[in-house]
Amino acid sequence: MLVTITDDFDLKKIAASGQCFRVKEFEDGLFRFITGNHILYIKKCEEQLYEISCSSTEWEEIWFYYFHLDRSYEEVRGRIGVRDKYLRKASEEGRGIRILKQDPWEMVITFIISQQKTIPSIKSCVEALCLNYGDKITTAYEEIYTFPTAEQLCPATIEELREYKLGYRAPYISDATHKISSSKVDLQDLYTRSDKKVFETLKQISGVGDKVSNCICLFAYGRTRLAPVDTWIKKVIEKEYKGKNPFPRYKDAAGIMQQYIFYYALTHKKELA
DNA sequence: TATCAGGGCCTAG
DNA sequence: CTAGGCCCTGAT
Repeated sequence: MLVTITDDFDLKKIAASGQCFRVKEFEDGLFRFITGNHILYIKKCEEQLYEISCSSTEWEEIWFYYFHLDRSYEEVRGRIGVRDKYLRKASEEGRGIRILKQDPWEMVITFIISQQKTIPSIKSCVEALCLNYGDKITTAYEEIYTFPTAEQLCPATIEELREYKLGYRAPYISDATHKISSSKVDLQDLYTRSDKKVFETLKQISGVGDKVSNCICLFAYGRTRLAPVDTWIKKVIEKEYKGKNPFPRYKDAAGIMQQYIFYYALTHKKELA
């Protein structure tokens, strides 16, 4: 079926924005997204018109929120001050990026893996976990494995996890798996808690520090007041903002601004050297 | 071949 | 509070 999307929306940029590691691009601009056991194939037909593989109900109940379409990013871009030239440029190039509302459990594991890894390396680790512990689903286009649930990952020993190139993160993943499957850390409960509560609770998991916790808050719980500072953002803050973090002033749009800059930094690595 | 850094975190001092 | 160490990969 077809859906109309009038706000900023660019599948290629979303896929390359470094927040989702399982999106796949096929020929002819067809993209596949997966969250939990829901899979979406989506393709742009013409301006603001997209062909999607799911029902209108699934679109309205899941994917609409997944893509954060209940918020106007055009309005967000309009808030950028004229003096903030770097962000203006970044937001122009990054126009179309969305902050995805992904599964919290999946984000916990994924961003624990992300530390001290490159994006391609993160992707291959995540795929390895899916292939070995997830469920196989066959669609019209491919065979694909779901991200394993905490219960599916529980039996994996630390030694076993290390076989998937997880290195020193293996015990972190084990800790996260057990704390979450035993509800010592209740991910569901966090949906209704304050930003600070979510941020602090997630840090109870070993291997989750400020940066990883911020990423989970932003990419799973949609806490756009939070702007993760990673090595790239750090470089930009030093070089372009004289060491002063530019995000807090954007309040509930800080996380979106951060993502424009992250994307811009990634695609202009040379200029940061 | 050797070195370096990657969407950091933890521990020791 | 800061300095090192850490598993492993891909880039140079």
